[in-house]
Amino acid sequence: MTTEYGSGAAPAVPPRRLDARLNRERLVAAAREVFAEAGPGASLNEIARRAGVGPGTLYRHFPDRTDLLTAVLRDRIETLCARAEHLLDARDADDALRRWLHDFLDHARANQGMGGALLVETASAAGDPDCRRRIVDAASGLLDRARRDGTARADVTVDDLVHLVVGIALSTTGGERAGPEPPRLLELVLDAVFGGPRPGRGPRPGSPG
Amino acid sequence: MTTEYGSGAAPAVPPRRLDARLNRERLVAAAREVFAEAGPGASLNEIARRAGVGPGTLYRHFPDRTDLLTAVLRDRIETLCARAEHLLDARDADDALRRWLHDFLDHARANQGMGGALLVETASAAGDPDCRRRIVDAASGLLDRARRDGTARADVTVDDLVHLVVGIALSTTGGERAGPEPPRLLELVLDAVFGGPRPGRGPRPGSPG
DNA sequence: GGTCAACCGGAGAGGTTCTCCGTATCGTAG
DNA sequence: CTACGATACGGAGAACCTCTCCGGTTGACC
Repeated sequence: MTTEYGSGAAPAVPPRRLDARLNRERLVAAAREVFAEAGPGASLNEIARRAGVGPGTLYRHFPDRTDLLTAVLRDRIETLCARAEHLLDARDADDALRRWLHDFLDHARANQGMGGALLVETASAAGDPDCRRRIVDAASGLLDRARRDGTARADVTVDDLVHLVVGIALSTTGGERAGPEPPRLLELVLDAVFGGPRPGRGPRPGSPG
Repeated sequence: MTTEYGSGAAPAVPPRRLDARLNRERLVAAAREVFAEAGPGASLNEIARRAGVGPGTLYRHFPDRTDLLTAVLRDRIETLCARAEHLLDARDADDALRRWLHDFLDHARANQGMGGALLVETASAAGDPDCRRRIVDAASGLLDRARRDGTARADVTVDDLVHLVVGIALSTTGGERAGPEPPRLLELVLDAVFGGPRPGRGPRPGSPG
């Protein structure tokens, strides 16, 4: 599904050379490793070294750090959006939104919060606006339906939800100190979104899977 | 109130030299400026330069970046804790907690999120455990009272609240893209804490007091 | 096989964090 | 007032990072 270049229009650009494509893959693979080990602030030099290429090669393929980050997370984003579309057909609109937000939380926490960092930092111009766009579109569909067919409050926006989930991801990642379980915090937020906590049921995810 | 060294035990340590104390103050002042301009990731070299001291002097006084951060925020933390104690006497327990959490949110957002960064990153061993400790103590008092005399849910912990507020601060800071208003998000969370949204009342600080 | 554009790699500029140690200064004792 | 020792200063410098530039190499096509 990851079309390397535009699909519809005339490909005035010839396909990239084989070694270039190979190096790109090597870089993404190395980045996946290194980011997972050292977090989103990892040394790009180290990534280039581990990929077996020079720093120049890395920067030619990925001028910005966030470019590399999005490349690493692209699969995950695809999955997330696909799951959103799938959940649009679920019977329970509230539950669909709830489940997807849990998935999104997992995404935002992936690789020491780089998903969240990406979503927030590169939100506007830098990096890949397409990335945020897709997430927001996916969430919009689910939220709209939860408002219509479910019990979601009308005054809560997609932006609210995204920021809250990203916030949970950011504030619970990195610290070696064991904080609250992220899904627990999300459930707490969802209690507000869906009109408050059911009595006798704590902010506990009854396993959304 | 800021006792420079321990108060009770025998002061085996003589008071610091005058120039040392002076340089420390200069460094904190410079750090306040530079952090405000460039955020919590600002160059420590630049801070030393602006304070008119060498890098070595900076690192002797503040071995860790977070040490400098806590020193800069100490006043603010004092104020925050004092306000918590003051609010313990307020009539409306719920409102007291609500107000204080808004103050805390302001704190966490101060200086481009360095308050929040500090609270989360240095949460455990590094930096000043005393700092987090005081915040948590302050919040504990207010939350306990809101549970007893107010309507706060019993299953929400101080840690939950701290992480949620810090999360809001982190996810709404830095991006040049205008997101949701942080206080709005906090009100949304509070709706859950206080038993869900009243019908017809959005996530707005209607100030029930 | 030859040609050329595309691509690679690494040297290097300029930034950062943090350390080390000779030197200057403070505070005090004489 | 002076001399002395502990304390603190400051900047040189090592190690690292990001990012650029350009000579040399290599893949793709004729």
